[in-house]
Amino acid sequence: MSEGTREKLLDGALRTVVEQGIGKTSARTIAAAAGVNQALVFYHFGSVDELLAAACRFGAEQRVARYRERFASVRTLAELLELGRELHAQERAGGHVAVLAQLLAGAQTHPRLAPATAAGLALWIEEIERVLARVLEGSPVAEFTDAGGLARALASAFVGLELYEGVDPRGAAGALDALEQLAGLAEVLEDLGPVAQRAVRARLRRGAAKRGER
Amino acid sequence: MSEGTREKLLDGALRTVVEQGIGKTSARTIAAAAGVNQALVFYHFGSVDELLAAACRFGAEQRVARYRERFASVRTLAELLELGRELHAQERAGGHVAVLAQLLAGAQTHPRLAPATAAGLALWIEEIERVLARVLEGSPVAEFTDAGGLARALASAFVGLELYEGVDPRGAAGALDALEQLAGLAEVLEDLGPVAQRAVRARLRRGAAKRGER
DNA sequence: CAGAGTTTTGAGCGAGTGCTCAAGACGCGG
DNA sequence: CCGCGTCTTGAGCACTCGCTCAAAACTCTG
Repeated sequence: MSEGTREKLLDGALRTVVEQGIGKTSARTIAAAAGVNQALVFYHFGSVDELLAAACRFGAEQRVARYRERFASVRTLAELLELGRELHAQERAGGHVAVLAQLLAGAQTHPRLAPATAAGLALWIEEIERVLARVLEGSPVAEFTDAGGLARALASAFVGLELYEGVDPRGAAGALDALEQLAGLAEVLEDLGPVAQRAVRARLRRGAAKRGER
Repeated sequence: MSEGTREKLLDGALRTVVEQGIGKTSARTIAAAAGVNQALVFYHFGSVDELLAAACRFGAEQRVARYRERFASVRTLAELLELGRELHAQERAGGHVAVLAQLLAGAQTHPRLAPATAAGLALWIEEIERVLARVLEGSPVAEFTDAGGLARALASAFVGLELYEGVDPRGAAGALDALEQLAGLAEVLEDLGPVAQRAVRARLRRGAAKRGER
């Protein structure tokens, strides 16, 4: 039953990364968390890096699937950020978001991790982009910003916040508050009167043109 | 001339972190970059961690001082983001922003780094907050969002982007574009007519009240 | 039950880590 | 010139790392 050991290792890898950080994640610590011999890491995955890459994919698919319905029910930007805050709180203790932050950090040093990390992050980004496209439909925001870019910005901002919380927990909370407040801005634009709407669009067009010149 | 060696080590530490990543940063690699013996790390700083902490403070003060005038000349949100993009581009090759991203990543694993990293980051946050307060003066945004929290959010988002670029360079560029476009939104609110302004403020007040209930 | 194939094990290699230490090099007042 | 205190050095200790390997332990087929 090779499946059993492989999955134990994948799970052990994710748990180790979250609980001990990427720095203390090694074949031996992963194997200990999985309750198997460390040589099995190399027998089943070839190297620690490949195990981590596989675990990243495994964890990302698992988590995104788990939260898919939640994402589908989001109707406003503020709700999206609130879902983000919930993810942040719930998953902090042993979640995939924290794993991604760790892997993203580790990938800077260990370039072999980069592709798998990017792929795992991309799953989240895709989900966010879908929500953004739906949420911003009809809003002036959608006409002048790229949903894909915005999704990437949101995702990386979230990862940054996750890491920031690691060094200054109180500051991170205030940052999330501010983002939520800011999200209210975009909503404001949606239910302004027609006159104000026209003014907003005209102003945005001017801004876009100015940026286009460069 | 003890100053000479100490500064060589501080500089070597920063260079090593940026060039090799926090993972390959050790007493020996730092000493090699500084061109001195590795034992001097422990003679002058007691431990590698304390050297890194000192280097973080050193680098942050140096860089913030260097960019202070640039920050002072920023007049709009879009200009602030543009300055961010410039920092991002210029400093990527050997800059302190990249150092902060590395240290922030390392601090998750190595808690001893956390205080110094937070302190270094705080210098940037302070600068951003000052700019925000000035830029948003009189705007409806300022009334309903906390400048400190927003500054923290911007700073961590920036760090997140920096890390994201490490695994997906093309995606990060689009994310910055989107943020810049989004910044245009806030500016729009500033030069709307008085009627639209009143509508915006009323809508924001409602949102703030709703959030207050929770 | 025998044998083949797969999976698991513990020991071990070379390299790199943080850190210590005795010994030397250096400058400088007496 | 000596002696003293600061600074620097290379060797070395105990440890962890990724990874390998031969042997043992399983599982399944004939």
